[in-house]
Amino acid sequence: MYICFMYSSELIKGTLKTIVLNLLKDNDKMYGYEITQKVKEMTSEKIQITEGALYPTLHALEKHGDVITEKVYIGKRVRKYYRLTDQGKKTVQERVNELADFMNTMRFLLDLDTSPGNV
Amino acid sequence: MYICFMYSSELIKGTLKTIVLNLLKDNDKMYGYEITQKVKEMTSEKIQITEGALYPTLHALEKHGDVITEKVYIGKRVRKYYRLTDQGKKTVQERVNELADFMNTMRFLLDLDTSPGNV
DNA sequence: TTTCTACACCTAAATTTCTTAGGTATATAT
DNA sequence: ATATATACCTAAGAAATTTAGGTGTAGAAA
Repeated sequence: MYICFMYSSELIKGTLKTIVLNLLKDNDKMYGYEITQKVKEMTSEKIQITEGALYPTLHALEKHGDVITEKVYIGKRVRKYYRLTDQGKKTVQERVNELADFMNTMRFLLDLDTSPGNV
Repeated sequence: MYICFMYSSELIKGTLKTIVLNLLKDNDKMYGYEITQKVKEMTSEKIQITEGALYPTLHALEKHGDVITEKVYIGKRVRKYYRLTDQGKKTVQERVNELADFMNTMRFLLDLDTSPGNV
């Protein structure tokens, strides 16, 4: 069964940082707009990161030392690329592990283990 | 590998209503304090619902018509039992389905399908 | 008999996180 | 010309939760 609408926003709360960090783990460097498009594409538009949520999050990650930035000019247009620091790579692992563990706990709590592969 | 600390609070955000509703689906009637203890026990203390979060949530569910209440006196002490309404039963299904679908999407997004059973 | 812990309900201010709703500007297609 | 896509950003408000209380009963320990 395919569910083709966005998730209610409450669910996505708390996972944004993890999503962003994990994308950066797999893609070396990315810019903000690219991240929103990539997530939208990978999730069939079920998760759409708003820019109002993304940019403050990216700035917080930079402030925390998990990412560093690099500005690149495409003609006159600016792109700000984000890249994981060594510390950021540790943070990704911690966060992804925690989320994975949390989801296992939730699967148990909600008794969802009967059908794990219904994507 | 066992992880024996509480999840960072951000992760739990947005799942509280679903947890509560699902417990009521399986237990016919429960009171607030009982819910906090049951979740703590079932998750080996990894998820601890605070009362400051729980009671407002229960009141919201009642206001929405998903649960009805019943006061029971144990001696002079009051217990307020919560029970799903018919509408509440529908709400549970919707929310649990959505969360299950969301978790599948997250598993794909974070590439976690390699080890699904490491509880 | 005081005192500590568990039980059992509750609220309210502050915090965090996100949505909504803008603003600025370039590049390209219609 | 105008609309859409690209690309960055901020700030007010909303929503959910944390933190930090308050009230009181019941039972065990000291």
